[in-house]
Amino acid sequence: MDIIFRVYRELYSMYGPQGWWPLLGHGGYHKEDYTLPKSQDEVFEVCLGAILTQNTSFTSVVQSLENLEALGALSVEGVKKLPVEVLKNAIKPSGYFNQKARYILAFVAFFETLTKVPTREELLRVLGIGEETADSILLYGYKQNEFVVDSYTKRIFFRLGLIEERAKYADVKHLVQQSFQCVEDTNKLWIEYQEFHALLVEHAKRYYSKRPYARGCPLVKL
DNA sequence: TTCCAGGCAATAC
DNA sequence: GTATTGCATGGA
Repeated sequence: MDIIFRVYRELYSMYGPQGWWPLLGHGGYHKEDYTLPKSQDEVFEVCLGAILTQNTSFTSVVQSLENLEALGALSVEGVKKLPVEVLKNAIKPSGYFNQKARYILAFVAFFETLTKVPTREELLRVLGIGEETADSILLYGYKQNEFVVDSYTKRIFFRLGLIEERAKYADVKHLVQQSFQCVEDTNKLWIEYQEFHALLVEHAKRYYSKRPYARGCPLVKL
């Protein structure tokens, strides 16, 4: 069997379903409930979180989202009503608040124009949305079959000898997606991609956060 | 105190 | 095209 798919199966057996993307209104994670996000506001919350978590831990993002919720700004209309300084102050816990405020306002303007699921290309044209953020929005907000590659993914794959150290985003993404061609139901491939990405993050937090990386990592034996 | 966190845009070569 | 730099707070 494909080595990357074996890594997925191994991680799933180790940690089980992860229940990403966390949503405030559902107590955070929601294991094995793949119906979420349901409302447009919940989709919007995923998008906000995807922007706020750039190079930032999600625990900090939760603080920002809670601040926004308290301001009634966990929606497009809510964010638009906020003075920019109030918005910046609310998202301060997530860092880079000047940039991220601009990104959020740019995204709000884009989100308002949507009449369907956005394409990846459309998302990438929005200020502040790069490849990972675009794929996070598509995978977790819109249930599209787009695997998310992050720094943890690259770090683990590199340590396991599966990619080059400076492998490009698109190359890693395609490598994973090719490895998942064995999945029968391609209509629900996004569920596997959601779990795999979340599992990689969980695993990286345990074994790949402190140097030397991979110390005690049980995947090395694969 | 230092290091790191679920990146991105602008700029420099 | 690839490499570097600024962005900023909070927790370990």
